[in-house]
Amino acid sequence: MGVVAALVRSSFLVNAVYAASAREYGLTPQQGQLLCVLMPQPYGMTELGGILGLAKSSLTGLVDRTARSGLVRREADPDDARAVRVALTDEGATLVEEFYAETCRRVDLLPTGLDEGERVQLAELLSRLVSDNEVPVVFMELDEGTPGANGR
Amino acid sequence: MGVVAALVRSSFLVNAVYAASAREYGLTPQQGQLLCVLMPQPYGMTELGGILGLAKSSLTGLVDRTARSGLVRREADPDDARAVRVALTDEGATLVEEFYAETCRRVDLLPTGLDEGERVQLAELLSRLVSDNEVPVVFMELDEGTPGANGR
DNA sequence: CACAGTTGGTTCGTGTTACGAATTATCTGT
DNA sequence: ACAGATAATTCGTAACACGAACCAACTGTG
Repeated sequence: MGVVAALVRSSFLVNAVYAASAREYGLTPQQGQLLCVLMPQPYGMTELGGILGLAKSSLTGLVDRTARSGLVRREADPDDARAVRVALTDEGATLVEEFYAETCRRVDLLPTGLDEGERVQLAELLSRLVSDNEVPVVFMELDEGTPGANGR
Repeated sequence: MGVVAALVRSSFLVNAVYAASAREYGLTPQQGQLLCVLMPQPYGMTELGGILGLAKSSLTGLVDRTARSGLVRREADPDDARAVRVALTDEGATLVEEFYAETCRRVDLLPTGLDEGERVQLAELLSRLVSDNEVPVVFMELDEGTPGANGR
């Protein structure tokens, strides 16, 4: 299989795993992604749009729906009366922690056919792919959280 | 970066490229995917649902919309009066050929930071990931179509 | 052959996702 | 002070996705 087909198919696979995991936590993949982005810190709408690759108008709705289910909250930006900071609620923080851990667990299960050295190699190659192409941080590193397999 | 984050982010990246490419051909990502699946041969609705990971009812709509824009057609299954075979129209075949080629070209551009040996290695590792996890053939191999870089 | 059960698809209702254009309110630079 | 830029929202539209209910054609077992 060529590198192109391999990339496209593996991305399809990871997507499916992500979506299935989200679903079990009562989240849509987009809501899950939003929560994951917000894990380390709150963000403004425009910033979020950049990270998630969405138009502002798309984001308003996503945040609305996620807020309606009590997982995020709009806070006023102290420095700019126009702006808003989207932050996790306590409930959202709890939920995303579980969702994130479970998703990591599942994704981590995908390369079980690879031995440790190969996993490291794959991680290294993909990392370069990602950093060479300026992918926004839609899924960060949390030290633990990837039980027993991320190369340290 | 651990293998989990690398997988999730690269999949986000590939998705974005796929979606952008589709958009330029007037396709939604889903329609693009449908067309790509149909490239080698027609399929029944149930089969398509399995390949694309969609519920039957979701597929009806997708095929409806894609048919409405003249890209696919429902043909009667000669062996089963209930069943339907979804096939590309001439227009759809032409379009998907271009879309597929362009998408390959773009995805192929992603790992430009890797040398030839690394690309081959990445392809090999991801191929195993994909085949170990029984990913449906949402994006096949077409020999040429991945200009100048898929290891032959 | 008959008919219960399965299978292939569609329909319907609901909610989510995504966009662009237009709008409002606040900020910024000159 | 005020013309623009910027942060968000609203609105209208279309696509997407699901489950439940449904219909029609197939299948196997008696």
